[in-house]
Amino acid sequence: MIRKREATEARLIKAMGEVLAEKGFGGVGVNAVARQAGVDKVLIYRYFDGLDGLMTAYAQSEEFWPPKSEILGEGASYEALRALSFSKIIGEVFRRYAKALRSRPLTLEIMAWETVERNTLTIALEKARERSGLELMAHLNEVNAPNADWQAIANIFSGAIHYLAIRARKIDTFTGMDLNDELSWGRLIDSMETLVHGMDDRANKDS
Amino acid sequence: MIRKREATEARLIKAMGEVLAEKGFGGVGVNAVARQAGVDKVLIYRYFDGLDGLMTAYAQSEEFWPPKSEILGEGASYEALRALSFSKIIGEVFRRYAKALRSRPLTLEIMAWETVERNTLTIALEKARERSGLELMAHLNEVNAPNADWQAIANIFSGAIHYLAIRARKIDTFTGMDLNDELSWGRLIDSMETLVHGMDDRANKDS
DNA sequence: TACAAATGTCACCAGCCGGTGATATAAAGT
DNA sequence: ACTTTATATCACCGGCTGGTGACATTTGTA
Repeated sequence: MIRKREATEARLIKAMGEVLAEKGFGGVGVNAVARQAGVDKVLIYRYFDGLDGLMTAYAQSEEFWPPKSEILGEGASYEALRALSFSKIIGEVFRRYAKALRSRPLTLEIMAWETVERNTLTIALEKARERSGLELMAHLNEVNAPNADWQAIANIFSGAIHYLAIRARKIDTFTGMDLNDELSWGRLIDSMETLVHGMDDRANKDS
Repeated sequence: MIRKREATEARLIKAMGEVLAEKGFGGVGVNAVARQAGVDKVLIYRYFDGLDGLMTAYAQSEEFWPPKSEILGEGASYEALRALSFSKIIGEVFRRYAKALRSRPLTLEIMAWETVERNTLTIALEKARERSGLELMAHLNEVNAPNADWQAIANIFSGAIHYLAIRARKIDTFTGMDLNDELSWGRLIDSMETLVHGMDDRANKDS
């Protein structure tokens, strides 16, 4: 038996993620996590001052939210994006955003629980999301945006992506569309691009 | 003590709604509901064959989903809607849709749980929603719709409304917008209308 | 009136849950 | 080598959960 606090803490944090992935948020508790870690639950209190502390530690140990570079690219890739027309930029950004979320099942799990429960973990994700979202908005304002309520539009698009991505975990179909079919997501993002493209025309006409 | 099965069943069904409203979905259980009804929990098993049966009965006793008339109007009101331009119709329909949902806290509660748990109640709501959604889509196809993937667009808009309405119950702000401010919802719906309006122009240009 | 069926109460079960105190054991300092 | 301290285990608590069998009381019927 290795008696090393660091190692035990790591096992607990790791177990936290495993329980979360296997049982979902509802299955997370002192008993379950300790059992998964093969460690006594009392250590959760001693080392992390309870489940909330463990959640905080877990939240900091993982990259739940996609980094800016995953959405906007970096360096030459970022320049290439900026060179596109506005509607193409929007399409590309939300395409990557949807892909980034859908490839993070744990993030989706937490996002789903964000709507029914506020706790350390959901709040940690929420903060990161809000920061990242505002940052992204700032970049969108930099590019040549037609005159429109872009905050509202971005919230419509990202709200839709959040909802449909979260929902797809449990239910395949939404008003006739198969949310677990890659084709559907292509149609969704294409439609976002088309919607914004129409506004491009309006902006040109106004000028 | 009144010994009337019908009355007791009614008390249990009523209690189900009360617990749901007060404690949320997580607080629903045989013990809690029976306690709320002031009745022994064994009657839930005897009369409803368990919690699922009680949920089914409850689902049938309530109108969780807005009736078609609340979204489209009826009679003269419906004709007035159809007389509008396409983008105005879209705006009006989704404006009413958002209002209908936001005025049904219990429906929002169940919708939130739909994303984390599948059970009798969430499935009942889900079925009603899918049916109603397809029906609405059929009406949208009847009016003069520009050439576009309207199924995808409608799903984007309703998905966004679902997410933001659900989310607003627990968290005020989403990427800088206050979701419990009526003004924000005005901006959101207006933006939907504007987005579609742009497509109108495109359709006109194409013709 | 006598009896059976329906209705409702109560007591109890095993199994979880979060949380705590006492105790054993290994590691580190003297 | 001896003591102190950190680390980990264990046993237990009260309270809740879903679920069941035995019992009491009322109602309807023969």
